[in-house]
Amino acid sequence: MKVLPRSFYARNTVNVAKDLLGKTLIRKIGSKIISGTITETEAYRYKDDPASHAFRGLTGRNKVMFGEVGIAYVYFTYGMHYCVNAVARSKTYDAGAVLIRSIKPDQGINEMVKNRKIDSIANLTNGPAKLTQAMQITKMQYGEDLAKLSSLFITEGIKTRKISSSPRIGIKNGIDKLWNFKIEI
DNA sequence: GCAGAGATCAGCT
DNA sequence: GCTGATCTCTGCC
Repeated sequence: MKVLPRSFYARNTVNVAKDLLGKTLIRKIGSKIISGTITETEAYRYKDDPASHAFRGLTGRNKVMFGEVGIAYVYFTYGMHYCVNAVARSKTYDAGAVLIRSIKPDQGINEMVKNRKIDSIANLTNGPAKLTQAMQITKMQYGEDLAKLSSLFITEGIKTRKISSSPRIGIKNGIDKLWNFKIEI
């Protein structure tokens, strides 16, 4: 499997969100490998997107959204959950990222069950904070390079068939934009 | 099967 | 202080 090059992320955030579907997210912990196929994403842009963390400008938390593309933006929310994004934008924007909302477990399922402390495979990684817990993604992975063989990266995956788009989940502003994308596997 | 509370951090209207 | 790109547990129908 080839790691997706940085140029993949240097395009319109919305297109990158669509194209990340079916790709493989890989977490390396020592010699252990945990991986899954990306099945749901959301695009978050900049000044044209009131739902984006970057909308109100740069803060300590979101600063990687303004930095190099292909980098992991991990943020802590609701006092107990981590969510993971891939920084992606075209040249016309100063910030942008793609939230990974859901994956289909592939390698290391036993490890994920242990991390999540549940036995239901269906609920293992079907939510943004669930998959970070299953893959042990924390602020340690903040700023990790997804375009290199690192502790967290993304490779080519399966071919996608039909992509469906909907309003994004859990936001109040920007619900007119259909920037939530998913596929059936 | 579904509604509501609780957990408790970073960044504000 | 309050609100949120969330999840889990509880209690009720």
